[in-house]
Amino acid sequence: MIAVNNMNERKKCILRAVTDDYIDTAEPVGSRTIARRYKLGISSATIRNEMADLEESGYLYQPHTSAGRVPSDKGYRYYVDVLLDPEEATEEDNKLIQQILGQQKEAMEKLVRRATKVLAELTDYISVAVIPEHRNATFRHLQLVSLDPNNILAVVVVDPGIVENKVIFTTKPFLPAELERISSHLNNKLRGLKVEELSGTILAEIRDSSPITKDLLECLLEIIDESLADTDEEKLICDGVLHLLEQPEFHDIDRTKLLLGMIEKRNNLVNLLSGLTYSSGVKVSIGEENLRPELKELSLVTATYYLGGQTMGTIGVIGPTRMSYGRAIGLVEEIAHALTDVLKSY
Amino acid sequence: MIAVNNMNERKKCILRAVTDDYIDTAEPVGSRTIARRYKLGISSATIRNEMADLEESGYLYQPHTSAGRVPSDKGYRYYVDVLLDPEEATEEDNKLIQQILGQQKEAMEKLVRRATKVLAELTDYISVAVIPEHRNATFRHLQLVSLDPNNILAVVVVDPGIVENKVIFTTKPFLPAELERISSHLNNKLRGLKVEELSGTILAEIRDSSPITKDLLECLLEIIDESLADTDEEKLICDGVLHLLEQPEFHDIDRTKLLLGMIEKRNNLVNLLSGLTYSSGVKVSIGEENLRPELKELSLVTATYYLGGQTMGTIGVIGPTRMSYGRAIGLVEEIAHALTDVLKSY
DNA sequence: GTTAGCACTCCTCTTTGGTGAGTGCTAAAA
DNA sequence: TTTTAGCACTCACCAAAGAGGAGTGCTAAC
Repeated sequence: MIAVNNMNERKKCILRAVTDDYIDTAEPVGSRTIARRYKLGISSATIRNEMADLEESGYLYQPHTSAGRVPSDKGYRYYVDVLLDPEEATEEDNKLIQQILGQQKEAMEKLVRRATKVLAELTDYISVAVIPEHRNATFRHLQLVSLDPNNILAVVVVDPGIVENKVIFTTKPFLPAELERISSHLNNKLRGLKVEELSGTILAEIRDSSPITKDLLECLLEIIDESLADTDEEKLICDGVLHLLEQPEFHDIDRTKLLLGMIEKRNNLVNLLSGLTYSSGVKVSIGEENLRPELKELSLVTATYYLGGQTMGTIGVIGPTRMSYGRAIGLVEEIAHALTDVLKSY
Repeated sequence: MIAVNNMNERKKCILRAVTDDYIDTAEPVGSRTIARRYKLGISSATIRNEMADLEESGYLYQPHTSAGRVPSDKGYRYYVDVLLDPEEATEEDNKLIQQILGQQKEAMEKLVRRATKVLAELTDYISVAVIPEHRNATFRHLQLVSLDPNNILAVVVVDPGIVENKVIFTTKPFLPAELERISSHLNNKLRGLKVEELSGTILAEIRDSSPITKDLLECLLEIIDESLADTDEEKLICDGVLHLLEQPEFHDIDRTKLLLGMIEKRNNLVNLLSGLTYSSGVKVSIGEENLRPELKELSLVTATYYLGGQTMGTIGVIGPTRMSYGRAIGLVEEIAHALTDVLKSY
């Protein structure tokens, strides 16, 4: 009780043992269990005393008086920051990841979708990802396809293989050839611009100088802008919900509902993950550290993936606070790397 | 016990009352409840006798000896086929549907996505939809966009606003102008063809007669073919899962898991719904009538939507067998109509 | 044919007591 | 001073038992 940091080696061992065991069994861990299962060379009584200290310092708590101990969020935090020896993804996992991601090239979104699926399968938790904000992207190509005289399909391609499309209805019919001309005109003007630069001035300039019908132009510009800004909905990818329901903490229906609600609503989660996009390395946030109430009893392990030095998006897993952090961190790190790798060739 | 069809008016009334009440309360319905709540002018004893008959004929059953009655699948079937007075979607619902679907034009998929969302919200059940098989579609346009010298983004547009895209990696660099030429060449050859006609012969012909590098051509054809066949995954749209969890029958976690499993796996559900695509009108399948075991205790109400007389896809709801069939049928019908309507202008 | 009455069934909810895992405290041993 | 054995105590968990109640089937009267 003298030291400021009252963590000695033995306490660390015990905290590690309790956490490991609880992660494994989901049952409160008693002193006898520790003494028996982890050969620390001390008796259960000693462990009991140490555990009482650990509880007083807030690393452990008892669900009720005569139960074993469970790590608190603070305990998990200490475990992750100090006690955990980082567990790299196994050779086998890596091979699977490489294989699935390297399979074939395709637009960004599907790639991330596949990554999310693998991650969910390997971790047995929910895996989520956000795909890049379009605002960071560069305008690449606009294609106008005539569906019939009054309907035009506009396909907009921006930098790393993102494709958006929308049907435009015009009262004034256009011939395919005209559309061709308009497309190429706009393409020349816009190609290579950052989407966020597609602001008033440039658009106005085009509007004034161009031989395009006002109506249609307005419409097109609106689409280019709006369809790129698009709703958040599109940007969240999620897989493996079923896994989490296998966990004993989700035998409680209300908790399940809360979680599914969050996933179905999407925007909250998107905002949260987008907010994490600019931190580097693997980020772990545990239980109460999460601001959103739906996540108060869950943990998030996330990492960022890049394209050409620029952050693209976030990918990670959501699991119970009783998460297998070592493995989760290793895998999230690996998948973010793999994703970044694949994207390099884009 | 003389009549072949032993359903008299009174029995019908009672079956309707039991079903209505059970749909409402999710509790087995007793004879006294019927007597009290539905003024049929007969005593509970009489109702009891009738209910015993109805049970013997298989329309009702008792969960246990001293409980009230619950409709069997056969009971629901009779209820839907005979007793239900079709309940049209209310003016208010219609307005909402029109408003949401009419909002703005865009590619098919997003439109159906919105329809599914509305349907889920109005019914409070799970809403699902499949979007059209690409195989029925007509090839419309191919666009090759150069991302960098070695990567080409191929965007394929088929008939009713479906867009597929894929990145092609080539060892041999192409200039944008070359791609332009290739695109237009292929477009001329392929435009207007049914996707299912894009088979060996035509492709072979193109291959022989064209001035395009073999490598790239192979790759392109493969993409046109494969990306249109694509995985089933893309085709299922689903919304409102949360609603169903509010239903008392889903307080049982295992059932919830079964359901979510089916939705997450997708293909089974897709196959099922695709199989329904060619029946006309609103189709109701109840409990055991469904072949998939995950749906044995659920009901499906589906309808088809059309484009130009051709069936496009299926949309509907999944709910407990204790579903509010009247409302569900009305709404599914309405949304399929609305969808067909909006698509008319495509 | 209908209804009142009644015995009977069986689910549901609550209570009770036993069991066991785990604790904290104390005093003895190291 | 630290560690350990011993012991009384706590409390969740479970099974058994009992009360209550909703609903039934059957019988006999209307």
